[in-house]
Amino acid sequence: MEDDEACITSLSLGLGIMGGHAPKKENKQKVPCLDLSFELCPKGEEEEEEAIDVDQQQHGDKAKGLLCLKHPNDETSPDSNNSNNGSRKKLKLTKEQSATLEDIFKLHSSLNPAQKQALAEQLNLKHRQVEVWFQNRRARTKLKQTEVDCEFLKKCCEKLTDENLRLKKELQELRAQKIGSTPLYIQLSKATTLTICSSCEKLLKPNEGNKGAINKLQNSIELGGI
DNA sequence: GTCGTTTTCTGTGTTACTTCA
DNA sequence: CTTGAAGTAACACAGAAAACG
Repeated sequence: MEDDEACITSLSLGLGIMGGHAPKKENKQKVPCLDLSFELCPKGEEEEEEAIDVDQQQHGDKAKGLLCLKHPNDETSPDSNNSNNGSRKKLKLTKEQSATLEDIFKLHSSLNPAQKQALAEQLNLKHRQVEVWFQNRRARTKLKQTEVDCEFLKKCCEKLTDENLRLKKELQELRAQKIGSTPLYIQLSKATTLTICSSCEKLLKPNEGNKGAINKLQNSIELGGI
């Protein structure tokens, strides 16, 4: 299947026509429908040479032995990278390749096979490499979002704990006061931040709806409650 | 239309490699 | 020079969904 798609050449790229992640049905289409709506870097020999040069510059002497000297887009088996002694060879993407992938990811976090193939050709990468890159990128995004969510919930939790502590203290203070000297409802009317829990009664904003609550309390006191 | 099988794609977890402090 | 942490490419596997007979 990949081979079929690899034959699709001279495709113009355009993003956005299909409006996001194409339905899976279209993945199976043999029609070369590409919706990458922006020009990727111009394709040609110059680019190939440049990519290799940048790669070599980036890696320096250290990476000499690790660089895949074969063209990355060379159609070999997916396992060709770790064919030597079972060790996995890792190709560092060039800045240009990474930037292009990032740009596209910002627009669409998933690509259909034709898009992947076209992008792979543009970047001189294998279809599989583009696929893996998007997989990993999605995973990283999700991980970061989880961290952000976790941090947010942590702060919420701290806030609620503080609020709970404050309310407990307030309750303790109120209980400590002599109920006999002043009617409780008057004391309560002075408790500016008193709110009524939604499970007990309607939620009342501080200073705003205490009347109702106070009336209710007063009634219950008069009826022999508290 | 339903069912079982196959194919394809994606998410998740892990490993191996690179870079940098 | 060595080492550990962080980042990430590559991989394996499981599950979901679509395709097919």
